[in-house]
Amino acid sequence: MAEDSRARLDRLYREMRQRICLLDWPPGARLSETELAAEFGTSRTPIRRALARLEDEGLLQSLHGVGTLVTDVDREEMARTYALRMELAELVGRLSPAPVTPAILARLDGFRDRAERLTLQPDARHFAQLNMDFFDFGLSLTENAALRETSERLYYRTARIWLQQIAALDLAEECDTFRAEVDETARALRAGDPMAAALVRRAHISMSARRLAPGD
Amino acid sequence: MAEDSRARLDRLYREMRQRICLLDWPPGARLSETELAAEFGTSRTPIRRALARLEDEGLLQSLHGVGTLVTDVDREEMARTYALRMELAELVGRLSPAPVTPAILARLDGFRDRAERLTLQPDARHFAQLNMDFFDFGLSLTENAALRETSERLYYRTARIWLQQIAALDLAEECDTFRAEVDETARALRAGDPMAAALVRRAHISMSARRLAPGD
DNA sequence: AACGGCAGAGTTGTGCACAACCTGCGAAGG
DNA sequence: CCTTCGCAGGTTGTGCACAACTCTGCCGTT
Repeated sequence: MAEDSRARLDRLYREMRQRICLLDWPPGARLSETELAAEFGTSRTPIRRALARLEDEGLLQSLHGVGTLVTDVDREEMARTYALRMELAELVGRLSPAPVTPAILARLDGFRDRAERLTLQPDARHFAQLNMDFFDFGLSLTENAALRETSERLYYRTARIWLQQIAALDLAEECDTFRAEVDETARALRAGDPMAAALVRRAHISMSARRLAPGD
Repeated sequence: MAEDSRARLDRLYREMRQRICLLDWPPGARLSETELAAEFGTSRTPIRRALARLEDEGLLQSLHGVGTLVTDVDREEMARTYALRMELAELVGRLSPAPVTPAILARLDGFRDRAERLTLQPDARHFAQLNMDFFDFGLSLTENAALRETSERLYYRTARIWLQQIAALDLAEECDTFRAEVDETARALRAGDPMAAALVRRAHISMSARRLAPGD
């Protein structure tokens, strides 16, 4: 059975979003629809469909006659987006929190393992990837679809600035902080307290914003 | 000077969104890209670009070989979206509230006039239009762009259910309630208290949700 | 030397033809 | 009468050619 066109769109979209957020395509990079079409083995049409979504979400900007550019995120936009993300993180605990199942606790164990390994061998890119995966996990803690979509959109909107500024941060300390967040989240959820887990998340988003934009 | 392609996309997008939310295209309606292209005087390509955005926002669904269908909103999704919208309305007052300028108060006077006229001659469609305009006005009360975009997205996602259920509501009472909201908002903003205006908004979204989904 | 303009290459936007697909109808066969 | 098959019509998805546009580098002029 051939791949559904909707599934292919989703695959292209996620792949490109990943490349943007992992800085394979850094802010300012110029993409070529023709080259992308060649790389993904299709014509420009499906590529343009995926690029359109990324443009609507603010990760790309297409300029006629120039090219498709990866956008940058300025400090002010970042600060405001983080302020909103903090509130949304808390809402994950307050609106339709999902029941804590054994499957969720098992996934948490997986994250604890990965976080542990990361502290032993810090690596910025692996951290960024782990952070994304942990974010996706966090979305499963609410049954409110609108809240999930909104949080996801905002997260990926600013996800890349961490990697952009990693040189100015202490990677080992970042890894430690992340492991602490996973541990605290596990503690809260094992206690059957999703609201506490949400507050842990909010606290870490807040601290992350301060580390990324000192002085604001 | 000819129209920019970005401006045309925006025009098409808003026009179609309007038609969906005013039930010119009711849920389940089947659109034809060819017909739309003929009506708007272009080829299918720009039409498809606008339809793609509407599909990504959940207002449309394209099915290969079938057509492009206007989606419906079920009770559960509505309830959760409203719950989130209530919280976001409050955040408009808490995160980066915009300074209350004379221009804002002047716009409010305009809304009071329109609301007054509406109570004298109730009309569902005019009300829906006025409600949208007042919503857009409310967005100008925060300087947080992420919050604005998110609120807008969620609003238009469920805006049409009011018109869908108007037969089961008391139109005159709805108009009265709306006029009261405008008056209360004006009172709060004239007092220089954006947070109070935000709480008024939250209260009215809450009451609206109850009227639309009694028993939840 | 500085400036203007022109041509060329490269990019995104648009239009069109066709492929892939779904639905409904009608006729043939049970 | 009921079922099933096939076909015709219409729809969205894809590919391709060209239009519209931008940038760069070069050349001629001042």
